[in-house]
Amino acid sequence: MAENPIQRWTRQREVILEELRKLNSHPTAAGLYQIVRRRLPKVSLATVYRNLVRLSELGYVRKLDLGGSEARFDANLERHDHVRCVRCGRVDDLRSPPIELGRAVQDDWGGYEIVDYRLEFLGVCPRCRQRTKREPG
Amino acid sequence: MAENPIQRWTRQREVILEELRKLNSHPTAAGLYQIVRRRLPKVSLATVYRNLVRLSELGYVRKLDLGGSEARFDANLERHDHVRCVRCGRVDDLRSPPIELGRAVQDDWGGYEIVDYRLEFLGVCPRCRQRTKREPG
DNA sequence: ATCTATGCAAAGCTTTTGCAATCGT
DNA sequence: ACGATTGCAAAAGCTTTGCATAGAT
Repeated sequence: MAENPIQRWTRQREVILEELRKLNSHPTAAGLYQIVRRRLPKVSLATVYRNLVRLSELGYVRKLDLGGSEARFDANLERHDHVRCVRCGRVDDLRSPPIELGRAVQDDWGGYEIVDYRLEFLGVCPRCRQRTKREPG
Repeated sequence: MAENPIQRWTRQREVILEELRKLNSHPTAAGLYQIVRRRLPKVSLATVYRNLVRLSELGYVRKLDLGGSEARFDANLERHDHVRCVRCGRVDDLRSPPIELGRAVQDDWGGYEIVDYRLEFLGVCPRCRQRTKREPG
C-alpha cells in the first residue's frame, strides 16, 4: 500500500503510535495531539497528521472516516465495527463479529465490484443515558 | 424535528428541492449548486447550504454524511443504503433491502442504546471498471 | 408590516502543504 | 552526507455566519 516503504523511526512517530495503541477511544488527530504533547511538548499538529497518514500507509493504524466532521484513528487492525454516541461523539468498538458481506445484500450490486464496507451504529452511550435520566429533554 | 416549522417557500427553496428530487446521484452541495444555477443564475452557494439544512430539518431531504470530505444529499426518504465508488466518488442507491439491525449484531451493545446505523459499501462502479480494463494500474 | 431568506464576503474548522532546519540512517 | 521528517505558518477545501437588503406572508 505504501509507495515508498522507506521510513525513519523518529521519536515523534514512535510516541504517536505508542499513545494511539494505549487508547481504545479512537481519538481524532487533535485529540491525539493533546495527548502526545504531554510527552513531546514541542510536537506540531501537522506532524501528528503527517504521521497518522504515514502510519496508515504502512499499515500500523487505520483511519476511520466515520460520520462527523473529524476523522478518527484506530490502532486496532482487526476487522471490527463501531458505535458512535450521537450526544457526545464518543466512539467504541463493537464486540460483535462483523456482518457478513454476502449475506447483507441479496440483490445485485448494480455493476459495482465491492471491495469493502463501512458500518457504524449510532446510539446513546451509557454515560449520556445516565445524564438523560437526571436532566431529560 | 424542526424547532421552528415556520418557513417561506421561496423560489430558491423550491428550485433546490425540485432539482434534488430529479436526481438520484446524491449530489454534494456544490454539485447541486451548479445545477440550480442553470435556473437561478444569481443564487449563492450559501443559500444552497442553508436550504439543504432547512429542508433536512423539515424532513424533505436527508443529509447523508457518508465517507469522504463532502456531505451528500438525498431526496429519497426511504430507508436505503449506498454504494460509493472509491475511484470517482459516485454514490448509488443499493436496491437491496436494508440489513436488519437485530440480526447484524448478536452480542451486547456495551450499554449503548442504539438508534440508527450507517452502512455504506465501497466498490468500483461500472464505468471505472470499464476504464480499468483499458488502462490498468 | 413583520420577520424569514437571500447574496455577498468574511470567518471557521479540519486537513494539507511549502520551506528551511533538523535528525535518522 | 543524504534525504526523510519536523515545526512553523500559510493555504486549501468544505461549511457556516454576520450583515444589510429583498421578499413571502
